[in-house]
Amino acid sequence: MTTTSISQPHNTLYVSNIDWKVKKPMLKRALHMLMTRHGKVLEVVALRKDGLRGQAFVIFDDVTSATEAMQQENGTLLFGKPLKVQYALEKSDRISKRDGTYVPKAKREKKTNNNSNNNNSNSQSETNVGRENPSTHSEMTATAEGTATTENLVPPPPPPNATTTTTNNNNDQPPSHILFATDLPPECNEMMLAMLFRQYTGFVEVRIPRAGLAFIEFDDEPHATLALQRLNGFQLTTNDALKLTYGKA
DNA sequence: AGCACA
Repeated sequence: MTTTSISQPHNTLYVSNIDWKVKKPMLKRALHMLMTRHGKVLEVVALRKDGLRGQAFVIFDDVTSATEAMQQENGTLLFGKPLKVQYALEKSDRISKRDGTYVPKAKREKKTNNNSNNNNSNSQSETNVGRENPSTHSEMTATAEGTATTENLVPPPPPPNATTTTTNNNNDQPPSHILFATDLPPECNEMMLAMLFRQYTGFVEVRIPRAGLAFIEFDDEPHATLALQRLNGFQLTTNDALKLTYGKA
């Protein structure tokens, strides 16, 4: 009789334990960037109201993607803190409207214990994966160690001919003033990327919410586009080339 | 810890 009411699968994930210092637009972009690798993200909702700080709702197009994202991203680091990812309790308005079951907020009932038996297919209740153990080397102050690649960053690379044929992940975002970098080598920090991107007009800032991922902000889309065309595919190390895509504005 | 969307 395990009456532990674990929330049942939803399109929407409830993400908590987020660093409350992170500003809301940045947080939404970072979450979108993380989650879109597991499937199509319809929307990221974050509130700054009291009691809702450090939390967000990530709405997926389908439940399968949400489930995968939950299993993969629960416990992973974002802005230095391990994320807590679980299903949301309630269906998002975004989804209800798609289903045609949307009820305005005023008419909402409180939770009725009327759980009609939803026999979930609990055939394989996998215990947590636990494979991803974020080791304690997450200190970002690793500049003391030989970052010999810094020297390589200074000369601007020649523009590659192959512009758009580069790896578009599943990132179908339209052009925006935000660029995303994925699969960065772990030793790549914000300073290195800033050094690389500040050569281009309109550069604002670079943030690395998690090792390997960064977003680079420009003042407008054309400037971001130029930097993307010039720097996409740039050889960061002998093994790693810079992978750039557009981020959600 | 904590479950919103106007």
